[in-house]
Amino acid sequence: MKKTSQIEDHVGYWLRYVSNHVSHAFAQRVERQGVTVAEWVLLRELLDTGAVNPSHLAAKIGMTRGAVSKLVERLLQKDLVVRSHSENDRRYQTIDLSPSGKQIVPVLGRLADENDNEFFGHLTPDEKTSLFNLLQEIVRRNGWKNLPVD
Amino acid sequence: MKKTSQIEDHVGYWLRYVSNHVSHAFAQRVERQGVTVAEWVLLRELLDTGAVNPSHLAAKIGMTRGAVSKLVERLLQKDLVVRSHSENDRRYQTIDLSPSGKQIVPVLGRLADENDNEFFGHLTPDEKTSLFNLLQEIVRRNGWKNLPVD
DNA sequence: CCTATATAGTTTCCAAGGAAACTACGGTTT
DNA sequence: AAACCGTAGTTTCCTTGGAAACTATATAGG
Repeated sequence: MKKTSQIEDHVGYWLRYVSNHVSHAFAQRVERQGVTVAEWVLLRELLDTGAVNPSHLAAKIGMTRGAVSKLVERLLQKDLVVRSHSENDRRYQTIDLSPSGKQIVPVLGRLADENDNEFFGHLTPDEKTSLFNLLQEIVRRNGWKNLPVD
Repeated sequence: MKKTSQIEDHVGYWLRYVSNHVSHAFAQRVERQGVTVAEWVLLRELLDTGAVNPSHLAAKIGMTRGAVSKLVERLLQKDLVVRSHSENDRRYQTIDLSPSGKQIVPVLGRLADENDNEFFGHLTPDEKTSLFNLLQEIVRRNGWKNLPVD
């Protein structure tokens, strides 16, 4: 009869612990810009893709369509994105950055850089690379997402 | 003028991504036992400490007192913990595992082991150790918690 | 002794996101 | 053409947890 393992014996525990703290710190940084972490992720995605459907966004950022629907609604309120409805097929719509959205993304990007640097800046390039690879390998193994081709 | 960095350039992004998925998978495992991830963390802590105050638990598991208050209420409903009120100082109370609580913790512990193994079992011992150290070093640097002495 | 202060725990209010039902629309089958 | 199916997006309901106000109690200071 083995002893019940400690919480701290699990990698998942530490991952969640650190991730929660780092995200929370980032949330506080972007809060001053009136934006949440999820909103930042969506806005950043739009910068790359340009106008896309909510469904695409949902798949890409790993949220349900329902959640994205609400997220988009909030961003519309804040005038950070704009919505276009398709003429031919009225089921479709696309979301894109508004002018204010385009302005704020680089600002948020710098905050993200700062945050990452605060918590991971002390890692050597090698350590950082290993960590990236290790995490991305887990994502790949589990088929959670189409990883960027880089 | 530097280009706005990619989301995927940030360690924090991958950490959160993997952590969310791993926690979600674990949530599904323990769901069959009628328990949530936060409940597991609290129950596991009680196994080590025995009867303690909610405040201690809050500090230890990194939640607010309010959240722990509600968590404890749920666990009382499920008969997994018991509450004792202090005689001398009526502000205090302690929470401890109930008999059913004591029974379920090892079961949950095995589920946690399985989950960790599913996602991190492919890592070599060295990789795993580095990851542990790296994560714990971040916790230490930021003074988020009194790390176990091991 | 009585007031002020600190502390433990609870409660209220709120925001976020998942699940699943629902709406709307277009295409396919017969 | 009518019924059916699949897909996009929305909505409803629910759970969770934080923030901060609140309650009850104990201790310290005047």
